[in-house]
Amino acid sequence: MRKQPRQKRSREMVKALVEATGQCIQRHGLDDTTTARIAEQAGVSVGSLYQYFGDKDALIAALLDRLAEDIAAGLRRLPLMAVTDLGEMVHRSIRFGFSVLRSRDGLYLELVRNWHRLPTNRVVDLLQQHFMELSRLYFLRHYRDYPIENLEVRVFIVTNSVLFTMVRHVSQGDLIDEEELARELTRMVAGYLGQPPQGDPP
Amino acid sequence: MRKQPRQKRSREMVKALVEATGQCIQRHGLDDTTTARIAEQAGVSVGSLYQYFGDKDALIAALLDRLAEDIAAGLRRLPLMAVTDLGEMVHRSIRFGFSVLRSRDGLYLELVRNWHRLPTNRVVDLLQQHFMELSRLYFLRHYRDYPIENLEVRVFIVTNSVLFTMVRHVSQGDLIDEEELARELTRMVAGYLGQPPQGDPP
DNA sequence: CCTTAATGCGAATATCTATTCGCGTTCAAT
DNA sequence: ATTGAACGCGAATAGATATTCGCATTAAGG
Repeated sequence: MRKQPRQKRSREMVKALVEATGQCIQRHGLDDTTTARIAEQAGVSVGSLYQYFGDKDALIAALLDRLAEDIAAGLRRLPLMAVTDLGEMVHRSIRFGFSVLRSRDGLYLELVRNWHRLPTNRVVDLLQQHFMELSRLYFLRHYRDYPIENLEVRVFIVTNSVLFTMVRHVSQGDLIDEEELARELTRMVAGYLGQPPQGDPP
Repeated sequence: MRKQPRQKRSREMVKALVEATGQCIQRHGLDDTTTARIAEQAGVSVGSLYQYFGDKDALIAALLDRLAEDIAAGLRRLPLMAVTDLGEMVHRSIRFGFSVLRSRDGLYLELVRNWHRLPTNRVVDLLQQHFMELSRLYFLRHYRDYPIENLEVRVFIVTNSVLFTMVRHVSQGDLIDEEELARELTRMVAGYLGQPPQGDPP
């Protein structure tokens, strides 16, 4: 941030600008999100925008930071460790994922689509680490006999598989019933995560 | 295509332009692929470009058509139906996928990353239909007892999971060993596709 | 060879967009 | 109330890019 907003009105402007950035991306897509539109949507002038954000990217980065916090809060609110069934745990996570993707009128959808040209590392790491920790605890509790040593690879695979399959599905018309998709994704993921490390089951 | 190239030289120019488009996307990324650069790379002028392509998008569409043919040819060359083991079949498909993603110095990688703003439907349908047909035949042959009725959903899930997990992996530094990733992806996919439709195994 | 249509050219054009800057306004501390 | 700093503004700037168009060059048929 180029300058710290010292007065109340300017702090509100900063918040409005970040919010407006989200609105623009959601309504017009990332490509047609211009500084002019953002300023207009926020009800301020382009000049003011540059008072607190070094450039457009900084604004988008601020938006992503804010959304990352929202997601972190949402994840904390999910009481997944109380669940004892692996399938149930996965299914709830997937339903949470769908609800996030559908929220904010498709803002998240557009952001994930454009992940490769946005500073999404923080958000990605957040998800990765959350599910990593969750699985670690789960397997410590339920599979003490054969510890899963390649958990990181499994979590990487599972996270990306679910996320992008969901995005692809929501991006299309609903050619597939969402309930069924969630169920089948759960089957795949739970089946895979429940598999013993290398050869045959104990 | 705006006009049909009638003479030999102009037909070569059309080919060179499509090829140059691929080069530019691969070297500079889709965002920095300009008509000027494409023309320069092809060794012709911008004006000539518009003689045969209505606009930039038409040029990119032509590139995608050409690559779709290449992929179709590659798939036809894979003798997958000769394989009797599901895991082996999946593993070979995944290795083929990695080889395509790595070919042409990352051109495919950049195209898949930007799938949502490119006319990728033809290519996506191609892959989808190929693996759909492959699985249909495989399951007709091996699982005649419990036919899998939701094959389309499964193929959708599996195709997207593998494709985008691969893209995410190649986009990062190689934080994960590619051999291991291919092996684990295979485990997940083969395990899932081998599962009986709803409840318990027969 | 000569004509005519096809081909090729690239400077010029029309837009669009991020970013700046000088000026007027508002705030807050004294 | 005064004053200096913070704030807010939006026209102007600089740079980029897709697309066009009038003119030059080349090929092919007669």
